[in-house]
Amino acid sequence: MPERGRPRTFDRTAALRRAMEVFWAKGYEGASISDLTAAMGINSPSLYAAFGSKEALFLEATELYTQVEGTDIWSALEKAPTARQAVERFLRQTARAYSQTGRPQGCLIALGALHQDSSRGAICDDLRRRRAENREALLRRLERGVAEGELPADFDCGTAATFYATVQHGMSIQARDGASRSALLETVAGAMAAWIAMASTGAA
Amino acid sequence: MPERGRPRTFDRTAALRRAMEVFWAKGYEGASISDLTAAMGINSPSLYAAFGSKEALFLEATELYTQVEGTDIWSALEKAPTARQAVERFLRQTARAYSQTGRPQGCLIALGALHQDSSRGAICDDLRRRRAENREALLRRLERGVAEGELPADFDCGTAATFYATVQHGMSIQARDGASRSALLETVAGAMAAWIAMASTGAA
DNA sequence: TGAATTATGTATCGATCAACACAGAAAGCA
DNA sequence: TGCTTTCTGTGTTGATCGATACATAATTCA
Repeated sequence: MPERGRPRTFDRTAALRRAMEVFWAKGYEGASISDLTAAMGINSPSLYAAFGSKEALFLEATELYTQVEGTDIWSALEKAPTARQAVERFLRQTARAYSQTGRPQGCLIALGALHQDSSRGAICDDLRRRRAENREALLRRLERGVAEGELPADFDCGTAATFYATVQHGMSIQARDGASRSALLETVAGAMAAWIAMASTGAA
Repeated sequence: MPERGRPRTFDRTAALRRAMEVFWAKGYEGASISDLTAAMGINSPSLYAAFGSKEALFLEATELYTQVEGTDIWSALEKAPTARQAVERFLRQTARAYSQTGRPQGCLIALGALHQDSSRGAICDDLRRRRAENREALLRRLERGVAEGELPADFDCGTAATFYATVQHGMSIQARDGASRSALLETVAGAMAAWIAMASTGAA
């Protein structure tokens, strides 16, 4: 199926990946069109022709981020044989991902646009929705643990899901502060220490 | 000691407090001079005459924030009779402070400037330093718990301090997402569940 | 080959950014 | 009463923001 008109001279997906990295490092409003076009290797008219607007580009970038960077973390959650291992691997993968060198530290979804503004309501809403989905995924895995008898029937899955999702968010700020992998794993150790008490008595 | 020249027609401290609230809600780069002067009820030359620059104003605002908003949280840490109660009250005060209505949600120190940039290195450094001080205060209180015999000698104060500081940071993002007080207290419950395991076996 | 279509590069749009020039106003000091 | 000092309001600065106009280049379709 050949395309009409002059073909694009850059790789759209590669350019999107570069844009994702800029947004990841600088946040939505901290990333200017100049920053983006410089990293993408194109001029601004090409950016607008290919992606529509800065906002639309950001939404595509977060989707790419979710697929590319989130896979390891969330597959760990699904594939682990027990809920406890699922949560632990989820957090350990997070620690690993947030402390990789040569890339921005912390999570684009968590840090990309925290300050709501009339001009970026859609951006904040999108990220909020994705953060809520993270908690939902945790919640589903915990409820599975209850259904399978691994966890007591009175285990408070909602509290635990909120807690572990919040810990992960905190790890993004910790990573932005330059925390080493071992420092992030300290947080993981603390969070997993909570598991014992939560699983044995029901939450808190 | 009377001042020379025309006296200021606005209350400098009150104006600073307004500026603090704007920075708190919008972050450093999200708060424009127009936003600030509108909230402070002054024109920009008065702002620059009284505070020097946007950056200097922000640094004063964070200092005011630390003194005004941080007092309850950190006095809870110092005054509680046991380390455990200290940490729990610290987190519960955090949940309370982060979910008060009629004010920005979450913490100015945690959320004010997460994306480093050449133009705001001093801002990021200042906030990072204050976040590090939070962890240090937690660490000192925990070490006191060990010294007083409340906690076992092999209790890993560093790990626990990192963990609880990170939980608090996560609560800022949770609060920004509109979490209710009870949702924040779920996170507190999870974090305190970790205490039992950490204090009984040494950290994780 | 020529018309239609799409992408690219240059150059720029109006808006807004942080910051300030300037003149007049309001105080203390002589 | 001047004189000095400091603050206030109007207006504006150059830079940068996100987003486009426009002409040209490169492709498909007829």
